[in-house]
Amino acid sequence: MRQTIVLNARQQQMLDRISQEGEVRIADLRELFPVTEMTIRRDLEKLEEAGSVRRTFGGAIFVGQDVALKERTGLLTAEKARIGRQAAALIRPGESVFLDGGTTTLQIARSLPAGMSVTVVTNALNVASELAGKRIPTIMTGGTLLESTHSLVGPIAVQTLAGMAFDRAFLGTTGVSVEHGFSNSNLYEAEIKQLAIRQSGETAVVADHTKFGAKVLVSFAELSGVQRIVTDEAPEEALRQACLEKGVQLDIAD
Amino acid sequence: MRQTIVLNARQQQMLDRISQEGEVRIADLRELFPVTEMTIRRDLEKLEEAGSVRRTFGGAIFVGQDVALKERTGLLTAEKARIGRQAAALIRPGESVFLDGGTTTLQIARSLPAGMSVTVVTNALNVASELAGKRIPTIMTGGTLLESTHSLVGPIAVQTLAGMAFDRAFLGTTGVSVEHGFSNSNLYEAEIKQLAIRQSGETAVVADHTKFGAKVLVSFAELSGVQRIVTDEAPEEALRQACLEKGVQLDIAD
DNA sequence: ATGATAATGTTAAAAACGAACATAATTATG
DNA sequence: CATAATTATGTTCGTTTTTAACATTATCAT
Repeated sequence: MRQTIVLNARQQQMLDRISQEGEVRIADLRELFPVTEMTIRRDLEKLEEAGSVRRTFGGAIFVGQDVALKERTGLLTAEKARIGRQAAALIRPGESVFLDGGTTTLQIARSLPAGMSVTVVTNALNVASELAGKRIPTIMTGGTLLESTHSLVGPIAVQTLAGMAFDRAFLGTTGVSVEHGFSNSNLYEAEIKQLAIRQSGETAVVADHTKFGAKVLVSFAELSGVQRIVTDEAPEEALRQACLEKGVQLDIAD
Repeated sequence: MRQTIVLNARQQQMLDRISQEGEVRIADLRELFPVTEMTIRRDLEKLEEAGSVRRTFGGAIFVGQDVALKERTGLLTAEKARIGRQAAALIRPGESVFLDGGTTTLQIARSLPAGMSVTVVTNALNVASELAGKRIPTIMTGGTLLESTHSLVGPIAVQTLAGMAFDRAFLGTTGVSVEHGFSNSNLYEAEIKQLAIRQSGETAVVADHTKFGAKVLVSFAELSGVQRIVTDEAPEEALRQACLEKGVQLDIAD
């Protein structure tokens, strides 16, 4: 886990300013603060480590709570992108598709070509944001906003979902194991995932290889509960065998 | 209006890659494309003009549809921020509040102190994103995503809203005039605004001074239909008089 | 074909960056 | 309280990246 970075007064002031202006140049900061350019540069470096700011040539821009961006700079991006592309390739024109929250499902949205004739239903803010600019018809479920994942859950989400049917659902997961099936650490998210599976013709779980073998709080489906797993690396023998037996298609993204 | 920037095949490919990876270095691009560093740099410059990319030292990062950033660099930000603060000050702890889409209502969300004990209901993606990091309970209506404003509308939004009641609603508007009342250019958004007024104890319209006198397609309420207008400058005499007569409180942000 | 326009390449100077070390300020410790 | 250790800031300088200016090549319209 990344440790919290503590900011001094000047750095906090800088961050305030950058968040207000959206952008700042080092030259401007030098007039505002009686310190060397080098110190300002070090401050910005620190703010960048904290994830609040991104340095540009000669300055910095605010990224703040931009989840999307943070994810991109996060771990395993390349792998997730590959998984996303592979999963997106499953979608046929005209289909209605459910995408839930998570960094990997976001990559699916990102891989959809602009203007594609599919209808996407999602409970994830970042997925919706991504699709908003792509001329792809998008419907959000509504619901209570979860801070941790920026997804919508709870009774409103359930009610909306219950009235819909999808050709295909793509779900993220925190753990995949033979005994515990697919699991998630949040009960309410798990509820949505279960419902999505029920309302969908075919369900694919997207999961990078680090998820194999992990079990967390709530199991939202058994292995046999979904038709397909899209991942980046083949899992160990036991899991692979279990998938084979239970008729779960394993898609390894190349 | 900013004119559309046309990209050639290579630039489109670059953008695809940057949007997928989130970030790219010029050195990498040079291996991918058989052109000079200078040409790549010019390509990135063009992508930056188009607003899709931000150049960093030695590369570029994807910004894509980052609404937040665009708004900040947009017009009248300072005025809208003032309006937002003034409007946010109306909210009492414990209340349930509806915020609709728009750059000014976003400023209300931005002005709410983190952790405040209010429940916010919104149909706007950017408002929800803003609140997600602030430990403020947030509910989204769900609905069909409108590209133009990143807000949710249509039957799902209507149905969800119909089952709720607010202490307070804050609505953006495109036009305010004596005869046409409050108007909006999108029929579906107007429908949501009307419903929000109906479900809310008190409604405030937030509008900067440039909206005064303007009339656009759909009127979603008469002047007397709301209790309050929060703005940055007093409107002309006729409108001010009409507000006075119809019991609409005029709040000028300082 | 030919001239105009746009795209790309080349070169050199300017700007920004990062590393290394020096110095000042702050904090910990005997 | 003095002094060592740590941290923050300043300075210098070499490296990298960027930009500007001009040269060349490709593309297009006439």
